[in-house]
Amino acid sequence: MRKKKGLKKSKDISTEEKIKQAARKLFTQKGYALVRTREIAAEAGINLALLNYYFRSKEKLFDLIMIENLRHFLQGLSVKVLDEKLMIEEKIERVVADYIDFLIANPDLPFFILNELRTNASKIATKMEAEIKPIRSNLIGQLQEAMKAGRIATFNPFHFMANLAGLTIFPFIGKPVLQRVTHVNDEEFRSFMEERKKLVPLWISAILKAKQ
Amino acid sequence: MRKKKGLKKSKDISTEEKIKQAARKLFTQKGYALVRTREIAAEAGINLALLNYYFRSKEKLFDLIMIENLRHFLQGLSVKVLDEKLMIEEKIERVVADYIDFLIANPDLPFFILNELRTNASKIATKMEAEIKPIRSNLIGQLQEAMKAGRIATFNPFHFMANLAGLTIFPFIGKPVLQRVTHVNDEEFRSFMEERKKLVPLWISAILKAKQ
DNA sequence: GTCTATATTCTGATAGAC
DNA sequence: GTCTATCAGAATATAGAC
Repeated sequence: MRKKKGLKKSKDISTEEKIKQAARKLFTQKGYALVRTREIAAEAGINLALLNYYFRSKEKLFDLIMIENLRHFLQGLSVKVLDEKLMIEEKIERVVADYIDFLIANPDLPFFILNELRTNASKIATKMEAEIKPIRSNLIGQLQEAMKAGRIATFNPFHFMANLAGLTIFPFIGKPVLQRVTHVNDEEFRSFMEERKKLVPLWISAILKAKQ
Repeated sequence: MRKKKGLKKSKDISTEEKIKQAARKLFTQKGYALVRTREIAAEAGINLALLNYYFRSKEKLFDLIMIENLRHFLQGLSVKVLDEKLMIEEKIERVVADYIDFLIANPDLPFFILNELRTNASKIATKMEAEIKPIRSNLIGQLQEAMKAGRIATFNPFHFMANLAGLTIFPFIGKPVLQRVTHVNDEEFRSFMEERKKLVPLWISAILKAKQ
């Protein structure tokens, strides 16, 4: 009978947390517009009324998940980029490898972010910009040093970011199409992503050194 | 008074076509879930009832647009890849340049395809596979020849397709994020995409030649 | 073919008992 | 805190007049 007020045990999570986990799963997979509140309730194993009791509205619940997902998506980057004193080449190696690990564990996040950013737009864009600013400054700054030192040829920040994201993140966004086109199953896909942890930094390096 | 039954003039398009154009615009921009049938009717300048009169349901209308968009998305590829007798290096140059032109004119298409493919999944996936198969075979075949001839080092079909799409298509999918991160306005973005028509083939070539 | 008005279903949110 | 029952509004689809 003390179940209600007992200390939180690892397996006996609170109703609030159950709802949040269900919401995170569904929102991340399908996006805000396609998820029904009744779906979340069912997934959480509770009643629809409880969702509103705890989170007031679908939108407020979503905002919560959105913020968490965004933070999750960005924090993987910031730790490696900002905290370590590494040469840019090594930094790229670590960031790419860590980020592919993160994406293997959270394959739906990039599409989720892009999708909701497209529709919600202004709402959260500013929050993201604040968190990403130091990351960009750090990377670009180090690249400019490398350019002055003559280790890379030319260097355009926009193309660099587009290439890094395109080679690292795109495979996860385009996964459904890529797999069909290339006849690659889930296991092989994962294996290729593991390969890319070493390949992408090589390719980025080759691109930076290529005459433009 | 003969307006109704007159021959179709270029500027006097039929009601059916007006609805289709409005639907294509809205579905492609916002995706199936976020578009309201009333919106389509308003955009087409007609009444809601006419939409159902001509297309029976929102879903049937969407399926029509989806098929057309998919065909549009793929045909740009097939013409260049299949019809011309060019070396693979030149072929890549032309495909990338033409495709970036196409994407500048239809920037929302890739995201639309990926988004609806994720949710609809099985429905249209098979249609896509049939159309894309010869394109892939042709490209991969020529690349294998180049490999045997020693012009490129190693070659993995999956990585190749992922890289080509990642460098060419991803900037359009990630545009909202990329622009914020790199402080690039619409005009500059377009200008960078123009640059990429020449840069991406160079980079793809550098990647193919890089030791792996 | 085109419209207005309405039916029907879906969905987010709340009231109120326990 | 949790549930059942229900409301209010939105969204798709249809009936029926013109």
